[in-house]
Amino acid sequence: MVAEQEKMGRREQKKLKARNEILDAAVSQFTQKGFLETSIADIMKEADMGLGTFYNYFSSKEDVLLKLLNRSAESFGQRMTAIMQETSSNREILHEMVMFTARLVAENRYLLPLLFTEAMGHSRSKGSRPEGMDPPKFMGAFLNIIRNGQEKGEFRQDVSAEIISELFHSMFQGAAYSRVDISFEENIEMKLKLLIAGISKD
Amino acid sequence: MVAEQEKMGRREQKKLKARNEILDAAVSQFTQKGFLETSIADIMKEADMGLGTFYNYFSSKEDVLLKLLNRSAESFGQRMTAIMQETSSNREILHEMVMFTARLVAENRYLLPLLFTEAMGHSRSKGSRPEGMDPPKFMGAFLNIIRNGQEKGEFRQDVSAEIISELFHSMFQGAAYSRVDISFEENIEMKLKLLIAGISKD
Amino acid sequence: MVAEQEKMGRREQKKLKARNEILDAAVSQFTQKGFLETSIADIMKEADMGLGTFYNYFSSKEDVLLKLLNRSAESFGQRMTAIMQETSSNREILHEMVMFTARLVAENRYLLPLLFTEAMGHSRSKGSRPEGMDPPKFMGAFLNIIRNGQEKGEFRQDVSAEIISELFHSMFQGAAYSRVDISFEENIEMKLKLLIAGISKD
Amino acid sequence: MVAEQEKMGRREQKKLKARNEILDAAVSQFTQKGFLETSIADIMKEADMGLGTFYNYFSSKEDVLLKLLNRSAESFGQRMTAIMQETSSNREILHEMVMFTARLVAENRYLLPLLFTEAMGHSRSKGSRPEGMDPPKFMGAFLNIIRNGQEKGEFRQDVSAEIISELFHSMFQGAAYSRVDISFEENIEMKLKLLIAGISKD
DNA sequence: CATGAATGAGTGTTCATTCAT
DNA sequence: TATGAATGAACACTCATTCAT
Repeated sequence: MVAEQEKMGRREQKKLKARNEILDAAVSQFTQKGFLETSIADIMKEADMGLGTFYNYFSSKEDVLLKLLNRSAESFGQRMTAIMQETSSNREILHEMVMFTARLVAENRYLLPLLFTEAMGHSRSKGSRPEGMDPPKFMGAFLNIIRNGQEKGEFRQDVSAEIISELFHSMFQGAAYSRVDISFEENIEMKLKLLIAGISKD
Repeated sequence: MVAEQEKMGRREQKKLKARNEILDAAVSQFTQKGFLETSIADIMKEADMGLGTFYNYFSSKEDVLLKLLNRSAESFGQRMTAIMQETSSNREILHEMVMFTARLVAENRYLLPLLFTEAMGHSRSKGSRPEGMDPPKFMGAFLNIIRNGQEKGEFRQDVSAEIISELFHSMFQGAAYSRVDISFEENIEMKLKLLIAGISKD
Repeated sequence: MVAEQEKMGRREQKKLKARNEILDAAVSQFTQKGFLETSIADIMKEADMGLGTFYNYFSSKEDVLLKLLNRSAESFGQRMTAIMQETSSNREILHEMVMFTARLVAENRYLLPLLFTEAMGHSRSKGSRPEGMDPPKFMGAFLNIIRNGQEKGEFRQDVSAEIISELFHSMFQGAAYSRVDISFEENIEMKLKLLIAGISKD
Repeated sequence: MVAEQEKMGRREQKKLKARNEILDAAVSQFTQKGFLETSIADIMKEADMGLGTFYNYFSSKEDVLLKLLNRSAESFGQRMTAIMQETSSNREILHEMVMFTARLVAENRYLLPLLFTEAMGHSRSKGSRPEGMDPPKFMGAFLNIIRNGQEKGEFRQDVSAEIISELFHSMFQGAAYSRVDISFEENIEMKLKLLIAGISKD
């Protein structure tokens, strides 16, 4: 019984390992060639596994992207929890989480399209949004921070939190495709300064 | 002679009509399905013309996009010239041109990818930039307005004009894919308020 | 009446002129890019005439090639007549006509495929041989020279004239695609020496 | 383990079988319609397999031709090695290898264009020479035989071996498209007689 | 007779997805 | 579960040919 269980455990572990290897390979390929230019065959070649194996773990390339986003979202959530215990200034929280996201995105630029899900390629995918995923974590988190800040009077209230939140997202998007020759983080940092100035109560 | 000329004129006119029908069909399809998801066959089916006809007028799908962009750029340039004669306040010019662009983009949402040229498909296009087009009018124009504003002390100078300009572009991008249920123009208007506040000298 | 006739003559002349302009353009294009790589549009662009006009004079690209061959065949025939009055040695005649052909082909390399008609591209052409043309002049001429030479005992008779003639044609073909770095004429001259030695009575 | 191996063997075998079926279909189509006139779709229809399957085995139509050529080149090389142990007379070697090639080509007429590589389609192929193949075996082999014969005084030396070698190739080319109603081998045999006479020391 | 816009069958090639092993 | 060969729809693009003007 125990042996059986252990065996199952081993299997599960092995399965998980394979899954992660595919995810890593995907990251590597997406980073090198971009999402659209990466074929599933590319990923599995990098992962050094059979092509068909892919479908034992994921249902499509979009699905992979989603799972990668979840990975990051988890990390994001942890930082969020931590920071909220350190300070109650929404301005500070916002600053920290934006910069945290900047570092996250800098290393996983390919997942940017998912922050704005509509911007995705999803050419051959039938449904417009793969099942099994609530709307982006990031968007929601920023939205909450801003709402809280507005309620506490830290941020101006004449513009809806949704709109402001969108603007923060745009900032990431734009920085990702920047032509200005500075690092992604620096780019975000400067824009963040402007935005925070813009939304602060005068 | 006159008859000849008229005849020629008829042909030319018909050709121009066909060209415009294709452009319109492209706009319609791009708007419905996005640029990448639209095939040339789609366009020509919508235009109710033969597939091959496309190539009598355009050399590729990118070419169409470019021509559409030029169309808008021209209009943009005219407004720019006009507004600069009305006022010398860069803040006002910026406001007006952003809103003008907003209206332009609202009707031609598909051309947004071109504002950030890097967002394009990029993979199969041979040359990195299709011939016959100087660097983006819009980007450049906003950059100039902001620079002028900085020089005249209207805008803060601790963040480079390039970065600010990028942020304006991002704003458009984000608004185009907004989930907030207001019009594109309103969306832009609100964000513009924030940005202008953000870049203004305190 | 006379005026009418003259007018007709003018027309005919004009027509002939157009026809020749197309032929010349074809020569130019075939020479530059080869037969298969040249499109009818290419030819008519070079000829600076409308695309449709082509079909008033020729029925297909193959047809043009054929007409060009006829042009050369005529020139060939004239030289043949001349040389036959100068000498009665078939060996000499053969030598002269081969070298004459060499010069002809050197300047019109594109028509080589027609010497071996089967080698042609004729991809989309329905019938395998366009109407209105007897089998190649050149082949026939060489055949006759060799036959005569065999009858007069100048050439060996244990190999049929057809076979020998074919070998001469092959020689041209091969020389046209030679990798040896000498002129087409020199190439032919050397091979001719070998062939004549080979077919001479010992 | 053994079972595993056998299983792998089965797969490999099946793959090899498929590969050969495609090659055979290609031979059949090339023979029927020529290389240029055969489309990949034609080949796969004849092979009764899906179109895409082609690209699991070959990268292009040229690639197929190349593989077919390699097949023959291998066979050619073996005969060459054998004959060189039987005799040291270059005249005999030349005769034997020409006749061997004749038999080879008779059964694979489509590969003739490759003997003169320049005769190929050439237009759309990216690199000028597909990778994975040293310069033509046949051409090189004949060249060597002739060179050796010249050095040993068997063949005349006033014409370069390259030129002579070219003439042999032309002979094949010509025989392939012969109109004379004898077999390919007989055709070659007769021409060979002439050529050998032509290149022999008097 | 001249024109050139319109046409659509045809081409090579890619790739997500399936399925027998 | 892992595999990778098989698949065919989809794509961008070419070009000989037609036909209304």
